[in-house]
Amino acid sequence: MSGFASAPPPDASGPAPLYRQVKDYVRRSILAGDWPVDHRVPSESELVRLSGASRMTVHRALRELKDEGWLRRVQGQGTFVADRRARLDLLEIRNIADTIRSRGAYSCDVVLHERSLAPPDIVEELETGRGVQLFHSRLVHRLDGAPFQLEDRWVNPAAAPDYLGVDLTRQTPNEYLMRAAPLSEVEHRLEAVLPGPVEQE
Amino acid sequence: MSGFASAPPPDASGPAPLYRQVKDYVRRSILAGDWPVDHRVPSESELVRLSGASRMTVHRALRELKDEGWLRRVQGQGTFVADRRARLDLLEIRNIADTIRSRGAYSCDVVLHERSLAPPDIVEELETGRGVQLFHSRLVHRLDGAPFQLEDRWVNPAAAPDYLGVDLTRQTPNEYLMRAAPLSEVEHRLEAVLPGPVEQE
DNA sequence: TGGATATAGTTGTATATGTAACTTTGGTCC
DNA sequence: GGACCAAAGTTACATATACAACTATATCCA
Repeated sequence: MSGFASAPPPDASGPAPLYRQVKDYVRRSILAGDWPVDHRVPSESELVRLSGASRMTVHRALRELKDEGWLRRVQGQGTFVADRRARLDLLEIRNIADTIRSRGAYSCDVVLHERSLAPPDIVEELETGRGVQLFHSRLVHRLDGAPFQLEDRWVNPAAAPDYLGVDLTRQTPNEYLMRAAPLSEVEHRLEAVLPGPVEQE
Repeated sequence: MSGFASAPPPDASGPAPLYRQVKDYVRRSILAGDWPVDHRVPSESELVRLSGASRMTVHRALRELKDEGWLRRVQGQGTFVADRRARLDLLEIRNIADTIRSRGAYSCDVVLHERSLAPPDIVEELETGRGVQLFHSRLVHRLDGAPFQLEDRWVNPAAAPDYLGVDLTRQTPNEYLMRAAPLSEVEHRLEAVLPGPVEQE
């Protein structure tokens, strides 16, 4: 048994590829609640035994699930179920300005708006070449005067060359970027939702 | 020369992995405008000659670029530069209802709201097992009475079990899904932006 | 006890090789 | 000309095999 290929294929077009079967097995286990967040999933060699596939095939399946946000992998340690709710922020921020504007006194301080060298982790995320200068903007969103959210954004110049010329107090980075860049190549990080150490600056 | 590893590594931590160098080379060529949309990019064997990497490594690079929306690959035919603007719709739709509501007479007809079997291409995209029944909703967005946009949406029941119980005239699918599902496992297709054959129904 | 070292287990990258499936092209035969 | 067939070129999937890098644990030694 082992749960592999458990989804009945009432469809034609042959069986799914092996790496896909492994992916489905892991995803099912997560969606079904069998493996909660931070649960350690079977290692590659264990999945090799369970599925009968080769390690390369299992590795591909796990790597793709990691890229898609299902798993978190640490070299030398193992593979764990990721917390997908964290990723929601990436989309949620899109509406924040719109939503807030309609129901309160929204304001926005531009703390930074410059060209600078990004820290390694950002470079890694953006997958741009290292040593490339990026545009960096930092905004503090305020609701009725109180700091509400801090937004740190790194933008690839290749995607939006005139980002530095934008007046961010009149136009949210999102609003501009969605117009200028055909998506991707922009990536941002949420740093804080509640004030605290932010107010010190 | 050949453009590989052209980005100077003023960073420490050693050189980037080979598959990454190939990815960067292709992406640079696209971003620089050297390869326009629908341009045919070098085949795997050509890139093997150019880069010196093995075919498996080149294949991985191209496959990931395809997954990320940079390339379009057709078996037996070749690899082409994809039109990334099309993907913008996936995010744009999120704001449509919000935007329209504030500046016109927005209304919305629920044409379909049922459980049914999805066509193969949808299943492929959602990566759910075949033969699984999905929730299907079809909405016609109207502005001042005139049909404005048609939205076809397929939802994985595992991600949002009570999708069928939602009153879509009061709550946009997006609004509900963003609350119910931690992203992904929902995917939609835009079918038409202007009326035409849509009005016939 | 404390520290250094060895070992096992894990993920990451890279290659060589083979098979399958699909598309296009060219040629052959009728 | 048209139909069929063969071949070349392409992407897709899968395996076996290394080696590298990192982590945690166990062991040995002073």
